[in-house]
Amino acid sequence: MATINDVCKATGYSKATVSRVLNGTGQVKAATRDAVLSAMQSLGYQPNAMAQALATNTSNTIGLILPHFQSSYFGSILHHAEQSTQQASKKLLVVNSRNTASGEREAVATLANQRCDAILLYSRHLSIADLAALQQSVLPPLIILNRQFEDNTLHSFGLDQRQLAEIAMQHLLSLGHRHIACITSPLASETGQIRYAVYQQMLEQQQITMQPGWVHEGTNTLASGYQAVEQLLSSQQSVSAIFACNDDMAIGAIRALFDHGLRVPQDVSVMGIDNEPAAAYAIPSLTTVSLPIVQLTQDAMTLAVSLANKEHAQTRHQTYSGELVLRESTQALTSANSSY
Amino acid sequence: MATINDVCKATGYSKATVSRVLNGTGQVKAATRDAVLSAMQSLGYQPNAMAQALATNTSNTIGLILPHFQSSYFGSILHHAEQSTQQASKKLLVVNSRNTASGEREAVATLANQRCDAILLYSRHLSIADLAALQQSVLPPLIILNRQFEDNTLHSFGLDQRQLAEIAMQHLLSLGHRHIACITSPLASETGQIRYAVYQQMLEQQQITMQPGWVHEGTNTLASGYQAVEQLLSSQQSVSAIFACNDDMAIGAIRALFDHGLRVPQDVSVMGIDNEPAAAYAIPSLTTVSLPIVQLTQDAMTLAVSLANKEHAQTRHQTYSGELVLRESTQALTSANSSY
DNA sequence: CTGAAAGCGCTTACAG
DNA sequence: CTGAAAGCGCTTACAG
Repeated sequence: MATINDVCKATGYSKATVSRVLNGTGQVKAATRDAVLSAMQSLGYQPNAMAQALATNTSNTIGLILPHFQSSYFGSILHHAEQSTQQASKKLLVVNSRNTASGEREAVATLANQRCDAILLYSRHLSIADLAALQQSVLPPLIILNRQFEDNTLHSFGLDQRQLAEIAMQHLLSLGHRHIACITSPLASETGQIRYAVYQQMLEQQQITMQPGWVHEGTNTLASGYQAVEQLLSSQQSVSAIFACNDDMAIGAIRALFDHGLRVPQDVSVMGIDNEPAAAYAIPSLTTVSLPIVQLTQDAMTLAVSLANKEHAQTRHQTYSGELVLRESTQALTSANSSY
Repeated sequence: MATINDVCKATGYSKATVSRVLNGTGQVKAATRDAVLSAMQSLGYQPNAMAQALATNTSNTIGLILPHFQSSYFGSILHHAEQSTQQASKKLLVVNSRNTASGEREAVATLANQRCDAILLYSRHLSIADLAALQQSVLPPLIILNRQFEDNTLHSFGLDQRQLAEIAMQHLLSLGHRHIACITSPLASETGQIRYAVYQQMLEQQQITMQPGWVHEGTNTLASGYQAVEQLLSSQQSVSAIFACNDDMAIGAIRALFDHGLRVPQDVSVMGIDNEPAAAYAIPSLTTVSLPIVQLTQDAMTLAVSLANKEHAQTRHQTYSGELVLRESTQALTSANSSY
């Protein structure tokens, strides 16, 4: 590919002035700019981003670390992150943390070596102390997604996990349900722990004694929701409602109930969290909690871009809350299903 | 961050030998390697990937261009592409083409400027001639996804779109259906055109006269499948089966039928293409065509990695076919629904 | 086994 | 308004 030297030879100008027209910086006579531009054009010259990065110490690149890419949830984050990046004329570097602590660490190191100007880390496995230490060892500013904490070296954008779970449980309780099963998100994650803790606490508040067999740990997948219900049913426990900690598990659960001849919501109410697109089209459609994930992503990216542009920003910690989305999969407890 | 010069100062060795231990190249005395290594360790030294790229003219980076990131289909491609990249100790650069021709072009330019060692382009909008021209203007080898053609400057990995659509239509026809609606993928794309053409041709072969109102163009989304059925129903056309050109539209269609009091498959059979995870858990579960997208992605990435490693490879053109996945949403035509 | 030097393709003070 | 020169952080023949 053509380099800046080729443009110099073609025009007779020095690298300095070619660089100036390339970047629109400094003073350049109109005539020479035109000459340079047309030479670039005809040579098909494109500046080498690596060389620019090395010279300027900015790569115009933003890193994004996600546990994986296989859900509409992460698809949405990815989509909006990419949009924001493109609007800011930067590039998005995407790395997968394989949903492990070491993966999160390695991914940060990788992106730091690529000299990303800012790194968004969707973290599930590192402690706040780990994250703070990681930021010390690494130049680009870290923006932590999916966590809530206070720390003045790190930025964070997270969902109010307590509130999300409370909305869901509150809805089920307000419908009169007392025998409520829970299909949890992985309990190794903070998200999983908080949602489950809220489930327990709200049952306690209502003086409801949680029965063994009500709780099944899932993996946020359709299949794990399905399996959880099969276990629930085989445990002979009777519940009138199921709180699935995400939509995919809720949809898997509904299918399992269906396969066992149980109707949703007439026999069992089911609710999820996420409000993924499929929730509205499922049969029955899924009552759930919608997450402002688009807003969260955009806000985090706005910060990432200004950090990348070296606009000094104070550490920010932002928390978002969700909203109940009422649909068909839940209904008030009736004598018909109170036996469950 | 620490640079190679810091390591030199700490150890007293030159950049050349530090570089040698870093890359494990050339001869280095064990003692000096240990010294260098421990200095790197204590300094937290990490080589600057930009500088390495500039010096070696390889970025260890593979580019991936997708129309968007919001579907399990692209999520799966992304996931497996990232896996392969990580296994090869390279980095994945992801760019969105915004599902437009200019977006595809710009994305390639962007990734070429980043000096990606190979670029995977999921292309829907550029002609083969355009693609070949693009390859001429750009250094890194292009691997085209989602297209079938012969060209000795370009590699390609694509699905046999004819075969996919044929399997689907064949299934419906073999069940005795003759009044079959089609919800197409966007007809601006080659995929959309081929699937629709197969639909028409197979009806013709059976001497079935396609009725106006049977065909509705969708956008591959749940919502567009839903709308298509509403239009179909309002057109007063009677069909006993619907061929939706992807699973999301099929699921949207089923929901619309449900909302209008029509049962699937008793009143109308519905089938899709993709075999996305949700298809197995939908109620009714969805008959569809599974795509070997994992295999395709892995094969394409294997090629990308060897091209990135400068292992000269002949241009490859690979085509993959799908398989029928029988589930609940289709059944044989009966007297009960022959009136539709 | 090790080092000095040139080079990768840019940018950016500094002079003029 | 323009150019010469140094520098960004590496690698890689070439000597020794």
